[in-house]
Amino acid sequence: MLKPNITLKHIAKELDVSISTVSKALKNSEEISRDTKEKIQAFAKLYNYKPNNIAISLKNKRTKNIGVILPDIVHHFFTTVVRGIENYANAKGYNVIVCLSDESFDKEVINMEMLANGSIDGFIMSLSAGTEKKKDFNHLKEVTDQGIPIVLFDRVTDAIDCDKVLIDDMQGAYNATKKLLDEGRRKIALLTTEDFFSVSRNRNKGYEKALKDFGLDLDENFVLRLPFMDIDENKISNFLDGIHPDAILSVNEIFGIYGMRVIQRKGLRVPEDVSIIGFTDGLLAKHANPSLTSVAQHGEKMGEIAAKMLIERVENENEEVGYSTKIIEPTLIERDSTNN
Amino acid sequence: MLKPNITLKHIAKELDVSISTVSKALKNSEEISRDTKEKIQAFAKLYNYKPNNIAISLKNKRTKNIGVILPDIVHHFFTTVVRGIENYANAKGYNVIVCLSDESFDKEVINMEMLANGSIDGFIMSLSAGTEKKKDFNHLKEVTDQGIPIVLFDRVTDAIDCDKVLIDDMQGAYNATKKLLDEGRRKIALLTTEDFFSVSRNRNKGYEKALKDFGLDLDENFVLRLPFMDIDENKISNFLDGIHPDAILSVNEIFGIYGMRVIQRKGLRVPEDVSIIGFTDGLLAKHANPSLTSVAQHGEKMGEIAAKMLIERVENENEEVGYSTKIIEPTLIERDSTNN
DNA sequence: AAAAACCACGAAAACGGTTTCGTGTTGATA
DNA sequence: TATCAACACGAAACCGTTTTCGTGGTTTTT
Repeated sequence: MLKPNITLKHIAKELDVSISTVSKALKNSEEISRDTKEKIQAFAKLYNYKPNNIAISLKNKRTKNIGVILPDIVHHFFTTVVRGIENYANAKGYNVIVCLSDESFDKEVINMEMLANGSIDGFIMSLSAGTEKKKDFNHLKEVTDQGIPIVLFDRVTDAIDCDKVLIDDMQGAYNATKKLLDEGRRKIALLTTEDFFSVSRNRNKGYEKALKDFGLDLDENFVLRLPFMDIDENKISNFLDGIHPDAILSVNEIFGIYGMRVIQRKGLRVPEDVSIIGFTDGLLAKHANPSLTSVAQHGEKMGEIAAKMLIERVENENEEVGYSTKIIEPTLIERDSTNN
Repeated sequence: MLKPNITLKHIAKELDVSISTVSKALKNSEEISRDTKEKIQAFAKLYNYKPNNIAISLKNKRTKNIGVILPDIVHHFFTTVVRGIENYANAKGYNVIVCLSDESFDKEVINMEMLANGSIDGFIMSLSAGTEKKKDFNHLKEVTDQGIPIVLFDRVTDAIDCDKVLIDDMQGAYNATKKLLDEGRRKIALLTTEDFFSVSRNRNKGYEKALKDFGLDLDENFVLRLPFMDIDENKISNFLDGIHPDAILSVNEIFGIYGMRVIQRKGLRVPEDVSIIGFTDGLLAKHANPSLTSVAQHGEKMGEIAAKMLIERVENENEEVGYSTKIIEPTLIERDSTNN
């Protein structure tokens, strides 16, 4: 029952013509006569001929595969990005090879090396925490030097000259902070990550700028920097006890959820006593109790744009167009953790 | 600055030896003299030679790629499975090509066809809702007929003869129901999906069996079948109003969260008035308020096992070993939505 | 009737490797 | 000195396509 894939050679031999003729006939070339074409096409259909992708890739040095390197796939934001990439890429006939760096510099390097030897036409990636911490981008440099295009999204770096797509993190944080200020909140705590994340830095800036524009100064006591893994609720609790905020801005979803929970444990009400806004409009925010007002990052759109940028560059590698950075405007999704 | 990838041919020409010699030298063949090998290896390292994966794939008809077809990537369970697959596959030098069927039969077929022409060595997949509904598995049959191995996980079918890995859904539901019965609950509602999902059918069976073993009969009024998308809270509310349950078992995570929310809106307490258990130990369950007791499906482990089964089959395609089905035991993660 | 044009197709190179087999050179053996 | 391994390497086929260029045969032109 096992039918090994049929090739041009088989068809050629069976129909007593040359391989070239078969190849041309199947592409409906004008060079081949009506009769021959019909005969070959019928035979191919009958035996369910499908050209071998690998051979084609080798021939035209295009794989129609995109490599996607993500820090983590369990984070909702990244899965939405993958979905966006998939959508666009599949529609264009591209496959998506997903590799996880697990926030590790070394894994990121290994994954890229695995793929950079012909397996893919280009990369879409978001930097791992390890890479952002180490500030070593030689692996990206090597890849671009080989002529393989990269599109960076969300966690990007200025050190690499390539297409980028990101949200205006500063603006998002600014809008969120402003919303809290407009509610009348003045003691706004900021839950953020360690400083090496570019996105967090920008969100911190937006927070600060909103305060400044409102005539308030940044008080470092109102800022808590947490490691991005293994969150310690006690740390948050102690921090909040020290400042008694009337609002919390979190640079991600999970810190926001934790913040809300801690607040509620203290017997305070959300949003009556404390308003809370998080980043990343994921499932947790949507299904929290109360649901969490969030800055949506439009991951799916981001993925689509990244895929579009990459594919266009891949398919027009002859024309030398400059690299561009697309900035997506974040949206504040107002829910029940802030006042109407 | 653009350095096009160096090939065997380049090295051969530069060092004035034949391509074969270079190839052998780089594989440390005994056939080549010490001197020549050292010279060639040094040159290769200097110019950072990396063999072209596509050429190698064409030659040995092995791509070292695995195709993974998922109904959805935004569901936590599937992302954990992907992670498990990635882990194992990468360690074995394989890449993972992820395609999303979006629960659609047609997309599943298209994705498989895209990959089945040489791009991958085998598939790991979970059936889309559309496929389960339609009960049409010809695309799987065609692929296996071509000699491409498939490993099915979670949403499987008896119609295809291949390796499978799944959790004991019936047992999981049985244990969960028993836990509720042991708590003294007698009016246990079941939130389930439409009937075409194999996993739901099995979970329903486990629920029923636990009741039977406890001397209770299945009351269809206590069973609510919801579409897997676009959940209508009112429907749940009306359903619960009609039966006033003292416990709820949900065959997934999201129905459980919704059930809990509706219960709380009615002013009832969880778990004092109503105990709730869901399936899939995801973020929502962990971070719900109260946290949701859940049947863990061990997605990551499932992914690893699936990858292991597939890779072993791919790498030993000569030996004819029979297909096997691995069944993973589910674990009940007790949290705050049930009594102590 | 000879030259030109055209048609329909095949040969072969190319993509970048791997691998089998053959061969010229060297040193040891009889 | 003739014979024979052993050694070190090269030629060529092969994986399955695409594509350029050539060619034999028929038809059209002058």
